[in-house]
Amino acid sequence: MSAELLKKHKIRVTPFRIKVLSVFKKTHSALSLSDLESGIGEFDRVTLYRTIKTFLDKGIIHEILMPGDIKKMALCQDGCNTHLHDHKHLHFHCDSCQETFCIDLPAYPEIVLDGFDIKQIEIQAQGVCKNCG
Amino acid sequence: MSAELLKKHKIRVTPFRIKVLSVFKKTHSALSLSDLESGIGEFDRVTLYRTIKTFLDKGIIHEILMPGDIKKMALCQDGCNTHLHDHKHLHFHCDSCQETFCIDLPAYPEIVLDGFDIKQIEIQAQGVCKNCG
DNA sequence: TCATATTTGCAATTTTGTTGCATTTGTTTA
DNA sequence: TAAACAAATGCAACAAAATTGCAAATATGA
Ligand SMILES: [Mn+2]
Ligand SMILES: [Mn+2]
Ligand SMILES: [Zn+2]
Ligand SMILES: [Zn+2]
Repeated sequence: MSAELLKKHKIRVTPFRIKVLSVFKKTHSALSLSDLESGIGEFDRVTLYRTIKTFLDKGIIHEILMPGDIKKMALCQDGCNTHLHDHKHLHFHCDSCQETFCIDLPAYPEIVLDGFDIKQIEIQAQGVCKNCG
Repeated sequence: MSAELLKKHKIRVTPFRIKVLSVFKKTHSALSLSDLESGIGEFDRVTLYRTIKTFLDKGIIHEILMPGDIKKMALCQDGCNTHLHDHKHLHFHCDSCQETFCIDLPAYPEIVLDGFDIKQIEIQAQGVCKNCG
């Protein structure tokens, strides 16, 4: 339940935040800013920007940036918070339907680079998704 | 030489384009828009936007999008063009110096996802770079 | 129910990106 | 090497996106 999620992250439960979360929960794919805007209905843009910022800070949502200037957002799984914001999953963007999905991998690739201390790896894939293929 | 690069991609050799390329060639890391702006000196913003668009279209530069809304650009290696814009290298962002590097990997990871037709994979890594570590 | 910090909504402003158009410039051809 | 012409530039106007300050509203704990 959305109110619980907000409480868990120690921020206040407000109608606007609940509304934004409901838009996220309604879909299986990641949302662009304009997806969100049209999902919300009437809204004040400043409040939306601030809500997104808060959700990102608190580890409630994460950003997905893909080649082609595609920028989306998706709910984090349990466990993310202000300090820990790590996702061991892949982001797939479908060139056909333009949807972006978070996909868990059976095995997350390990990469070692001499001299570099790799703290986190993100994988972005493009192609044709299950639904479109 | 920069003029050759432009000719290879069938676009005209102009002072502005040469200047922009020289900024890219001066550094080993990827550049943000404002890096470019300060590197160029005086410039017209419209021309810069159009130059960037042309360079992206032609496969002269590529965009790098990293978690945290980080957006940079870097020169492509030989072989990219309007139709083929694929890079088998990793993008590493250093949390300490904030620089972003294109790094060739000895072996590029293969990923298979049931039902998905993966055409391209991008890997972004974060941590501490060789210089800072 | 009250006190208070948080959140919201609005106006004003700034920053970023786009469009149209006249002028200039690079390249090709004769 | 001059002329022809398409491509590129620079400027002004515009449009869209994002930020800031502040007063009013509201969620929460006491
Ligand atoms: Mn994700
Ligand atoms: Mn690169
Ligand atoms: Zn699809
Ligand atoms: Zn570094």
